[in-house]
Amino acid sequence: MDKPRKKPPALLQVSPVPLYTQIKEILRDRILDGTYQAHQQMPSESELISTFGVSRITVRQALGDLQKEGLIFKIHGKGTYVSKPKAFQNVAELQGFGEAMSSMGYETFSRVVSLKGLAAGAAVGAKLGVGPNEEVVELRRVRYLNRAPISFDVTYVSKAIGERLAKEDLAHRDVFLILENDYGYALGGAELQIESMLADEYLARQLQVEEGAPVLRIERLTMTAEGRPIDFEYLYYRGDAFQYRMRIERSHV
Amino acid sequence: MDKPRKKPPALLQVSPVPLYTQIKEILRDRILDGTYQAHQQMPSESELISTFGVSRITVRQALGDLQKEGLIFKIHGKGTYVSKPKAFQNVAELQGFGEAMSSMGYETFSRVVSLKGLAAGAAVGAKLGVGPNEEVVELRRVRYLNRAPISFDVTYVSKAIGERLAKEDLAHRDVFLILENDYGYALGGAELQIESMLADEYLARQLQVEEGAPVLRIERLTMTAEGRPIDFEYLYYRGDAFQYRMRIERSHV
DNA sequence: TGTCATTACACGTCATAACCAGTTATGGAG
DNA sequence: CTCCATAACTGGTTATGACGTGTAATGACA
Repeated sequence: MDKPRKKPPALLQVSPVPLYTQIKEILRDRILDGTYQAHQQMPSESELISTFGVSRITVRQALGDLQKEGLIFKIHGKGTYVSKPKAFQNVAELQGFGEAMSSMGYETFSRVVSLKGLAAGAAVGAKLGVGPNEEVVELRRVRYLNRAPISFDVTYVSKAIGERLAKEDLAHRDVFLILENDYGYALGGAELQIESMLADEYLARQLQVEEGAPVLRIERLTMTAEGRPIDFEYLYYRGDAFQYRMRIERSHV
Repeated sequence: MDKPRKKPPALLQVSPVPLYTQIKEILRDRILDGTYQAHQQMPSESELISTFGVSRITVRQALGDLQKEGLIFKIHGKGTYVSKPKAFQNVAELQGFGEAMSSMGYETFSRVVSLKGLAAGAAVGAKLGVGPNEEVVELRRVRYLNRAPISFDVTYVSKAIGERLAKEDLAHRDVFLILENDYGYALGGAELQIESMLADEYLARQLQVEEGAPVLRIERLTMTAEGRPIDFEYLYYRGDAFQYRMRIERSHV
């Protein structure tokens, strides 16, 4: 033993998973499987302290996280409650199209219309934080849901990323997931603009709708966890076949 | 002194405002006025402990809140950093139309088209959690931005709330703010569905656009903090004059 | 010079211990 | 029986103290 270990691993915690996370998972399971139901319930903090044998700060961290996820809510002098359904529970989060659809059980794939390098231009350059003459990569895709075209996406990324993306299976994999899992970028958040417009001739052909059909146009600038813009997209959804759903919270600050 | 006070009010805290909130505000100000800048900076936790003379848990609560607001982010072994711009910093929150617009410096008012009681019907009843034959109150308004019509709203609330709303100044006040400030409801969150459609004859007349013009159609079910539905709306925005903007976060659970 | 252990410092996790502030039930005073 | 003070809950806030892990600069050793 030339290297004496200072601290033997503690109590019940062998894995590097924080205690509050473990407790959070247990409680989440109990909520989802109905142990703690509907609109009331949930043991008090002191009860949880006893049953899990942890300190209050740990219990509160677990409960706080669950509250942030929207699974529970607290009322001061009364207690902690399970919040109702779960249908749209966490949909105000940034997801790729495929992610969102597959989690709803839909079958999707994309057809790459084009992928080429070009000058960013003023609008795209400003979003991605590069000069208008700097080269970026533009990716045009049609997204299919159950074999019917549902959206036309134009994606802009930096030249470096774009050249890597060119080698990927873009027909079946989300760009988001490639960026995260394969390239190791931590995605942070996104800024969206949503508006309604009419399909022009080009868009109508891509989406197989009539010219003048209603289209949901979304501009989305996705950023890394550090706040650097990494992906800028124009998304055109068929108005007759797609609804953008989300759940947002009222801030009480 | 028939009632001996156990504990004299502590240190610098006279108001009922939590310490961590005070510290959060101070730090927020320093971020916004540029004391802590751009992409680096931010004193470490121990520095903040000394300068403010509080415990670490208090500092961490303040920093954690700021992180949730998106103003800062932390990197484990390195430190806490100010996240870049702020343009849309907190726009993924539930706001009334007037709230959102006035915070951007626009002048708005609403014209009440009608306000009447009627049977909920299947769709609205399901949303509000009442029977289809139960009476609810329907409020139709046209929202004006700088004296131009920009949206047509149809709002459904319970009979009780609707009858109170009938007495309010709906032309200049948001229903949200009335519910919160005057009636004491704590609003929790909302579920939205956004889609694109074409203006029919009625809608075109209300919004003063051509029939067949693009319209952003939003269904919004607002709930109290306890999760009870309280307000269900159909919002029709002029596609040529309105963009729905928001910022969403990627969940890393 | 390059590798590696040391070290200092950052944020992350957890325990113990109070007291504060709403909520509700209880029991005595009127 | 009503009213109200109190007690016994609940979650909210804060302090102190400790140890964990990740990051980065430093200096010794090879």
